[in-house]
Amino acid sequence: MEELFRRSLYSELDDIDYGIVRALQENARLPFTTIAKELGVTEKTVRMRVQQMQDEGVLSLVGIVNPVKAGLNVQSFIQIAVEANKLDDVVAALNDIVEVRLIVLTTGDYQLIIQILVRNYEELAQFLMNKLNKVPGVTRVNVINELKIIKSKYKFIR
Amino acid sequence: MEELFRRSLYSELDDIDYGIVRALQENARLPFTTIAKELGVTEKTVRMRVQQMQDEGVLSLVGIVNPVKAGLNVQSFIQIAVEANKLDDVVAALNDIVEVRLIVLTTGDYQLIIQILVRNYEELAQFLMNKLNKVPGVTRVNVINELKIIKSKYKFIR
DNA sequence: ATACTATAATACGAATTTCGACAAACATCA
DNA sequence: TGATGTTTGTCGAAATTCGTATTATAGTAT
Repeated sequence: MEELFRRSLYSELDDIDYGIVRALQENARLPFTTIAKELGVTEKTVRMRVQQMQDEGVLSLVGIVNPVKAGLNVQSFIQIAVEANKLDDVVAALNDIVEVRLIVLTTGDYQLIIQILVRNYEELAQFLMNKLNKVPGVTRVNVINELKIIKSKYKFIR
Repeated sequence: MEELFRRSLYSELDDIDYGIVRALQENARLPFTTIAKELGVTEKTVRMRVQQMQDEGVLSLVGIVNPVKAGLNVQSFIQIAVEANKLDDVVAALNDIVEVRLIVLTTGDYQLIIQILVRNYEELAQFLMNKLNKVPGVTRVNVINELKIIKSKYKFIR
């Protein structure tokens, strides 16, 4: 027994959930009372729904920093080819590396694509030489530097 | 005259900014009073810093939905090769497509990498055939499907 | 150094929001 | 129908936010 109780385990979000999500997508600090008024439910209901969605990993309310404004000037996608039977180990190793902000299993010539954030090219070089290339099972990497982020939106629901 | 006033235009974040950002990264709804107490400044100061950082695109406080939980089951990276003189037009066209959540100018064999979110493969096919392949200037695309997101963190600052 | 200007921080009370305990409504199922 | 578990609503106390006014700080010109 791991979880106490849950609604529908969020097999599907209902209209209220979508209303809440749509509102919070724009502004994570929007008062629950405002959202409640808009949706015609109580503040308590909104509060509980948000709590549940957060608990179940449906919704995250986070502050996101513009990496460049915080000195993380070099961002790269890195495609990684992995020995078939070492995938778990490689993933586990990547998970522990602080520079790595995204790990995705993909189709294509490489098994993984990751995204990293570092301060400068020196740090990128360090990452590649001292960290990534020392992970056993990595056979080939393809570094794609991000020259400019033209669009990045977190508003997934319309 | 476009902006009324601003501090240092955030050439650099100071300790208070970093303190605020570090706190809000974890929880975008953390009370400003709590952050203020922790940093030894007034709630008003925190409130003003947050407002400024938001105004200048340094910080966003957003709700992020788990796409899969919201029915967006197919996520892909797509690398796009573009005719040299058509880059602006292609970018402009991509910007208007709702499925596109990320557009990055990159080094490598392709000029752009984008990320898209759609409900299913039917929608992916529609996107590729009816939208992407009809953008003038696109010469070659490489679709990389995301099979599983293993790690995705928004906490950039440590 | 002094005055001037602009920006940032503080103090603080009113308005609003959050929170928690309890009760009511609702659904499911035996 | 009754029993159980879950969600929603009610409501008052506690905490937070917000706006105004005041003070502090920094930079600049005189």
